[in-house]
Amino acid sequence: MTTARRPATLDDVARAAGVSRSTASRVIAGNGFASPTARERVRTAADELGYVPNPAARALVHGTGVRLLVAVAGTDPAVLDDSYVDQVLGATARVCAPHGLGVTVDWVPLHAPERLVRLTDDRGVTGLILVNTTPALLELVPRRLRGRAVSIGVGSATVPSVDIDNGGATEAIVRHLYAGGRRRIAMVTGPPWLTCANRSVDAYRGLMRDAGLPTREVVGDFSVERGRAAAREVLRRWPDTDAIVGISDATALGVIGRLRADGVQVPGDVAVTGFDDIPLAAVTAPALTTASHPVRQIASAAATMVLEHRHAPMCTRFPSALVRRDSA
Amino acid sequence: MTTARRPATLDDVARAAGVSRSTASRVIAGNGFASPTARERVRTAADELGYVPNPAARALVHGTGVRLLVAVAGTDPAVLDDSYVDQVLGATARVCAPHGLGVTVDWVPLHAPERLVRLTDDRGVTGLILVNTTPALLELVPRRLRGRAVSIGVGSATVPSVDIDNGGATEAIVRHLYAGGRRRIAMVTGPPWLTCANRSVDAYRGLMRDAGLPTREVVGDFSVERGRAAAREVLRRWPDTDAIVGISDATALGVIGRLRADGVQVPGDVAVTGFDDIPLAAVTAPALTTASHPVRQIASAAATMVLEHRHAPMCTRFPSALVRRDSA
DNA sequence: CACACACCTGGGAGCGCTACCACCACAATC
DNA sequence: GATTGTGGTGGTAGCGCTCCCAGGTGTGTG
Repeated sequence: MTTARRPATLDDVARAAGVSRSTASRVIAGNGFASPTARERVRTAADELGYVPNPAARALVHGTGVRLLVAVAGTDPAVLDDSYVDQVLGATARVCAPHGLGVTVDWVPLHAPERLVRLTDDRGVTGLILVNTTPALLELVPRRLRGRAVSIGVGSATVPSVDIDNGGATEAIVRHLYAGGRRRIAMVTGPPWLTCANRSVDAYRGLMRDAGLPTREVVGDFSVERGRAAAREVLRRWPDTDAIVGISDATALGVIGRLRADGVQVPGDVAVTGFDDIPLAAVTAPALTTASHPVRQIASAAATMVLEHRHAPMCTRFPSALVRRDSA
Repeated sequence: MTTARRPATLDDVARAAGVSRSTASRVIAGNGFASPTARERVRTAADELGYVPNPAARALVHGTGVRLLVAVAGTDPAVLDDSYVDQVLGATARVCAPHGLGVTVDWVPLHAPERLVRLTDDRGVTGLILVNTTPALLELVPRRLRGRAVSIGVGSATVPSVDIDNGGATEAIVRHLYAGGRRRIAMVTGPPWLTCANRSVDAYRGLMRDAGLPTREVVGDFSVERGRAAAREVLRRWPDTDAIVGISDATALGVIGRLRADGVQVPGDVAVTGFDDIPLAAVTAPALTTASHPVRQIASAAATMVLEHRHAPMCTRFPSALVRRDSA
């Protein structure tokens, strides 16, 4: 069976079934009329020949593309070397696989968002998933892809979004810290341009203001390294800090690493929280208190929305739960 | 410029440049004759119109596909929810992006490898990257894709492979443990069917035999959870164990988590090593002694080999270095 | 001046598929 | 018997592209 055959075309199937290509096409596509007899014969012929429609031909005639683009905004191409992006890509690819659609990733420079236009000019791109978006970027989504673009994180009037409630999740974390008696709470934030990370920062600020407490912020990114550096800076500027809210688990782990190296007890002296609930969060020492972040689910939902070409609702929020462990 | 235009076709470019479609095609493709004048005019016309070739049309006429398939073997579809697979996918997608090629992932059941044939019957698949392969699976790579298939891990006579020297890396780890005075060394292995994980196990066995020491093996997978369970089993069966070699960093972290929960000192009582050198390995407590595993580089190399359609050399090995930290 | 041999160009077929249209049977209606 | 369907069918155009081939222009040789 696995001979050096050339893959069967629709013509082959039609010939084998003794019908015209049109009829075969109708049966395979499942639309239009076809007698039960014809249907049956085409089906078996297709089965025997191991017929699989050529997606390129289909895409060509339909005028649709052949892959989804995952566009990641950031200051440099290194954003693509990121487990978050990897997860989004993985989940997207899984959703696309049964449809014979491929996936590509590319980077959109923060300082040159118009590159998105170049990327989407490609007729091969039939859908768009935006990651780490800024409002400016959303404006650049070409009309052709309206309704076939979904943003993970912040959305706009024309581009629907799917995410968790970052603000709410961060509030839960800060409240937990407060309930544990912490008052001098610092935060290691995300990159300032990242709208959805800012929702966390806003939540932190709001809660602190409501409690009449001053904020203590250090800018980070989502990396372990920045977490380490940020911890040092926090301690230098506010030595009496008793809690640090990390924008991600990696950040928190970096913070904890630094703190322990400096002989600071976690959570004894300083409580530390993460965000994401990565698998490792449960086995680190101390185990991380964090907020769950179902990245795969989010990305799957986004990809499904793109494929099904349905944009309502404009804003989908997945639940995020506070995961209490030992670090705070 | 970002009007509701229909993307430019080659005909549009040709018309704008005042040449025939054939000439325009030759200029764009960069093969065949074309006068400098024609070349220039087509180039500027294409630029102005923002012309991007339609990959579906190209694929159709070339008879090539439109995406790479990353096929992951495993006992269940959950293998796709794995950071290793995600990284392979991410790196592959990055390599493919400039070529207008998409990427798909799919799962090949260990108990039904023939599903690979179904997956590769799709004319859209123009290249294949195999992950977690078994020799049986490699036999099923269709002739059409010979020379366009690369295995990450173990290869065969017809399918080239790229990986690190698992055996050598594991030897370095075990030697390090031995040099540190450890003699009762246990190993948490990978799934037994996974050939490249077995290379590590073989290295461990070989070294232990040479040293006249008995082996202590517990079967794991690459997960944190199995690491925890395996640690408990090791301690139950061989309470005097003084070192545990994990098949992955996640495994090692699971082991350490369990050990600490039982009040066992790491590395005081039991030394633990990982494998992969994930970013977090440096900030865990204790920081993980492990072997580096440049997954992204490996996957990039594999993808490049597929795209360039060059199979020699049949076996590419990336270097892996022992990373000495605190856990062993 | 004929000839070869460059270099350059446009016409046209066709990749595999879908969608439109024309057509044919056969029934039901007037 | 002429009309209007209705379920079923095949012919064919064309999606955007590449490549082959026939037919140009020039320049250099016999």
